[in-house]
Amino acid sequence: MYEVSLYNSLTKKKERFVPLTPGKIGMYVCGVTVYDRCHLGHARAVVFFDVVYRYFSALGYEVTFVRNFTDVDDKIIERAHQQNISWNELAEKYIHKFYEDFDRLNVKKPSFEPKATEHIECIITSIEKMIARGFAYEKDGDVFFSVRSLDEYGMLSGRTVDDLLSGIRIEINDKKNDPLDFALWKKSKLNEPAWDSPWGKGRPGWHIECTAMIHKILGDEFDIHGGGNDLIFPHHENELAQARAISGCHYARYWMHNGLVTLNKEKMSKSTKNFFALEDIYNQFEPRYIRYFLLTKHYHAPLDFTSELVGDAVNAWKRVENSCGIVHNILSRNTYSLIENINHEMLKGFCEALSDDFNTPKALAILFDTVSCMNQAVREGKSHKELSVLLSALETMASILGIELFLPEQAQVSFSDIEDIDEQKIIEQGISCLHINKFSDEQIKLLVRLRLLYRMKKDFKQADTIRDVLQQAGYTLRDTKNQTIYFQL
RNA sequence: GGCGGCGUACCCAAGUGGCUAAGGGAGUGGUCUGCAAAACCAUUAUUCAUCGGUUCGAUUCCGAUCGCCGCCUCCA
Repeated sequence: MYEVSLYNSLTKKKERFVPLTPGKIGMYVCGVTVYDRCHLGHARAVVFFDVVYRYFSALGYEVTFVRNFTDVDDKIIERAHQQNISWNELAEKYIHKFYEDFDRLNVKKPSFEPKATEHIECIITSIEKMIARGFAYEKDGDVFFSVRSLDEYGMLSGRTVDDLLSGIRIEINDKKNDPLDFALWKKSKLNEPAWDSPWGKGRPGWHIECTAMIHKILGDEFDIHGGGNDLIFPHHENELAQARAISGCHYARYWMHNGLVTLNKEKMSKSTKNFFALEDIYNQFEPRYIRYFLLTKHYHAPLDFTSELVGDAVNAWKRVENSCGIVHNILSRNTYSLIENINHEMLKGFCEALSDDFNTPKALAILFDTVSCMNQAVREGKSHKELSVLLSALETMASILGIELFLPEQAQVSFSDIEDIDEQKIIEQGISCLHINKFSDEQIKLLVRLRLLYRMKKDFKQADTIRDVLQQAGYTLRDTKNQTIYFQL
């Protein structure tokens, strides 16, 4: 098994990854607050941790992967009010949208997808423990966490309480003992979602849901906690503080934070309206190209989005698809099947790259080397066995990264296929369907044959006309010496 | 102001205390082809923001400077 190293945001160092229980991994990634459509920034986090999940699974780990939905908070309430629907209707709507968007990005379903509202009981128990241990206090139906009560507060984000205080922009809330204290439980106002609690009707604060759900599903100490680096403070800092306050546990052993997606070098963010919704991007680019694009830069660094850059990504991934398509076409005659557990040098290099703190750009470079290698093998007319091995290695890499390979059904017609047929009949039939708007498979085949006939007779003008017609209809034609391969894109 | 990150070719992007500084896109020239497409070959950084220091040797380590970005309010 490969030894994996990870950059740990807690220690600010790259460390060898050793799971708490050999062979098993507990991983929690902060999901989204469901009050709007998801944008490319969300996609980066979701896709990246999907790769982490896939890779660890491919290495043979039994991964318990948890990704939550925050389905109750101020913004949901506010938005629902504007749209004149109930807050839970709004949340459901965007949860549904989330699945729609991320299914298209080929994101696997985690082991658990808890919702805040389904864990009110353990949230309340957690808050009670914090109060009992002197880390939290109740004021008029609200409960706050007292940051000064925890010595190590700030250890994740690398700040002290005094640092934070000097740059404070939090609005003054006179219920709080200290301006930095944060809400664990919010007293609900009229017409707001509310649950019974020892402190009256209310709802959970933002940070506590994660702490409580992690405690319930993964236990006090677990392996990996992930999310966007904008969550380091205050969200993850506060989660960690709560966990320590509840049980004094270590909580997450490794914290992984992905860099943000930028638009014109500025953070993509819903609140600043500086974003592209996924479903809008999908109108311009196929989702698999977006997924490829998201993995072209190391997860730790910011990733700038422009149409030009995604356009480059499209061309790059098409190169892979082209090559795989050609090899599939060669091998399908011998019914190609993926070689499982393949042990290829290239795949080894690929895994080493991913094992080194998920260096996806390096892994992709190796994937492209494999493509070159495979193209070379095709050119040199290498054996089907050799091609199968390369193709299997390539498909394994693509599947670990979760980037789909779109391989159109290819068909071919050779000179020998049309040698003994009735020329006149083909010409008549072919010309008669030349002006149809939508072709049937039979008609396409007929036209390809007709064109080949013209090619054979060196009537290239006619041949080119037919190619133009077919191209218009969405078919790509590739000629070789004595045949034509065609497929629909 | 505090904390953190980044600056590598035309663009994107890995990487390393010394061997030809990966890979992709774009461009150019060539091979193949009737053409096209795809593919292949060659080519595009004597140099890694700038200036110092450590070192036999630094793009890589240290320091300073400049520039860009993130967090310190909700955020993936």
